[in-house]
Order: sequence, then structure tokens, then C-alpha cells
Amino acid sequence: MPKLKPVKTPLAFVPHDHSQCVNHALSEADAICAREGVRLTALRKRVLELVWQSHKPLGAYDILGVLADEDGRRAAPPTVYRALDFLLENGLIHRIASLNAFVGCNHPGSAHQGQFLICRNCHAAIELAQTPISDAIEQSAENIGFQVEGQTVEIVGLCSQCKKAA
Amino acid sequence: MPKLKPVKTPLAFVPHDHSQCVNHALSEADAICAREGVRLTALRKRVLELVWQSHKPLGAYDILGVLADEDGRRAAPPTVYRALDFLLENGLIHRIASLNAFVGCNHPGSAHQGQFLICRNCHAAIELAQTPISDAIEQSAENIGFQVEGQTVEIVGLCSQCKKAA
DNA sequence: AACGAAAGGGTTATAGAATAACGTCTATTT
DNA sequence: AAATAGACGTTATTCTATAACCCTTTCGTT
Repeated sequence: MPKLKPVKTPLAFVPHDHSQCVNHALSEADAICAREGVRLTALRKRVLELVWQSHKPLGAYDILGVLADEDGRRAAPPTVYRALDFLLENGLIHRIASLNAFVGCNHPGSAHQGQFLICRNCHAAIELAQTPISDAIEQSAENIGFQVEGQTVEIVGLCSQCKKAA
Repeated sequence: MPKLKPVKTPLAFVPHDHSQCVNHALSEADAICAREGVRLTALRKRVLELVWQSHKPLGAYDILGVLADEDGRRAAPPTVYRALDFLLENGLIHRIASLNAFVGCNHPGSAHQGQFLICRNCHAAIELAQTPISDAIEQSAENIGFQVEGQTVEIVGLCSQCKKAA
């Protein structure tokens, strides 16, 4: 499990200029794919853009719906899933198992798993890179001789904004 | 998030008399359902028993298959899912989101979510009740004003037995 | 520039997981 | 014994994901 660079500010729950997020994600993706020698095709980039449309995890079939509308009935499930697989493998998005949905990664660069706080009201997901959690997991595992290779940490609750509103 | 009693020994990965696990789980379930005034019907008990057949998370359709064989083609998906929902609500089993599967709870008594170490080789899942992990999560959430209501913590890797074997 | 290999993606079909909606039966209560 | 609510059977459908096959595009090589 590689160490992650700390995330600057968890913007997901807070009003912000989201086009910045999208632009940043897309240009980072370009750079990373160039560096890795893999191809960020138009389709893959479009899927990444759709995933980044908001900070809410997006279902594969939601993406499919948009693509189908755009391209006039081209696009079947494998089209979307292949693009998502590519983005996952290259650490550009994450899959949220508890939602069967996908969300953009905000410190991309290599395949890894994150830790997420998911608001049950506004549905935003924010990715943590808190080593204390990983450390606690690692420690608990080590105590019984278990070798950690991957983690799924998805916390549901109320974000600060929605808590205020309620 | 209620505090959990510590688990004695994580037996899942270790050879042991598994019929003890099953018997214990079933009799505890009887006691709990009696105390709560809910009905542990024959079907629900059978499903619980099937889930406890091993420490490996079991898919709903695996359960369905067994029931269908037994009862000669009775049993459709809703039959199984209703039983599973009942067992979840009463804290007798857990759902493993990353596997779409269900596993017996080893400290039942009320609906709650656990933390799991899942061996990618032998597929056993052991439930942790490590407060350090919950504490770290709680702390990280609190730092950004997020109110935790539920958690999905599923760690994949190699258990000590399988690590030795490899 | 032409070729061949490999990757990308279209297409059809199917597998796997879960729920909706409705009817019937059976406990339990009164 | 009637009323009622819970449990379960049944059929159909939705949602999620992958298999298998084929054609096209891209890229490296000659």
C-alpha cells in the first residue's frame, strides 16, 4: 500500500469552482498517461470528464446514458466498463463498492485504493488520505499475521454542510 | 456507532471445530430473537445456518441454490433476500459490499457494521472489533465536521495460514 | 509508404445481484 | 372464530457487470 500525498483541502462538501476540479483532473490525467505511455483516448477522457462532473459517485449506467444520448445510441455497457477499467488501473478514478459507483481520484498517479466519507444527504464523496486509518488497519492486521494488500474504507454519514442544514 | 465487545480469538483462518461455531451462532440467534420478540422462522434459521457453513462470505444465489435443491424448486430470490434482510436487521449477519456476499456475525445482538479482513486465497473473512480503526476514522471525520453514521471497512490480503503456505 | 501486431472499441448476448408488486397462507391477538 | 399483521410464494423486472466475437485504428517495423 503506497503512501499518499496529503490532500490539500477536502472541497467536495464545500461550494467551489468545480470547473477547476475538472480541468485539473483532466490535465493531470493527460500528463500521467503521457508519462506512463498509455493512451487516454477521446472516449476514456470523456468518461473521466463525466465521472468528474460532480463529487458524487456516478454509476456506470448513468455514464452509459449520457454517452448513448450524445452519440445517438452507440455505446453499450462494455464500452463504459472498459473505459472505467482503464481509469481504475491508472489510478484516475476509484470504485465505491458500497454504491456500485465511480468517483474521480484527487491524487492520481498510480492504482491505489482510498478512504471515503460519503454524505447520505448530498451524496458527495470525499477522499481521505489519512495515514492514521491505514496505520490502525495495518496494526490490527499485523496483530494476527494478516498481510494487507488492499482496502475498502467507505464511511457514510452527514457532511458538515448537510448537518448544518438539518 | 455502538462500541463492540472484543472478539475472543479470530478463529476464521485457523483450523477449528466449526460445528461449535455454527451451534453457538444458532443458539445465540434463538436467544436474541426471543429477547427482541422477533421470529426466527425455520427458513430464516436455515439461511443463517447456511451463512455459517463456513467463514467464507456466501452469495445470496449460493444460498438460493441450496434451498432450491432441498425444497425441490421452491425458493426464488426474494425468499432469500427477505431472510437475509431480517438477519441483517437483527445483527446476526453482515454484508460484505466488496464481494456482494454475507457472513455470520460473531458478536450478534443488534444491527451494526463490522470491519473485516478477507483472505484472497482461502476467502475466509474475519471480523475485527478493533476500536483503534473506528477511532481513527472517527477522528479523521471529525476533523472536517463529518458525522459518522456507518462504515464499510473491508481489507483484502493474505491470512497467516495462506501466507505460510505460499 | 506498406506491413503486421497489438490495442481499442462496437455489438450481441448473457451472467449475476437485487427489488417491485401482488397474492396467499399462517400465526397471533382479540 | 374472526380480524389482522407478518411471512412467504410467485412472476416479472431492474440494475450491475462480463463474455465472446469481430472490425478498426494505431503504432512500430521494415
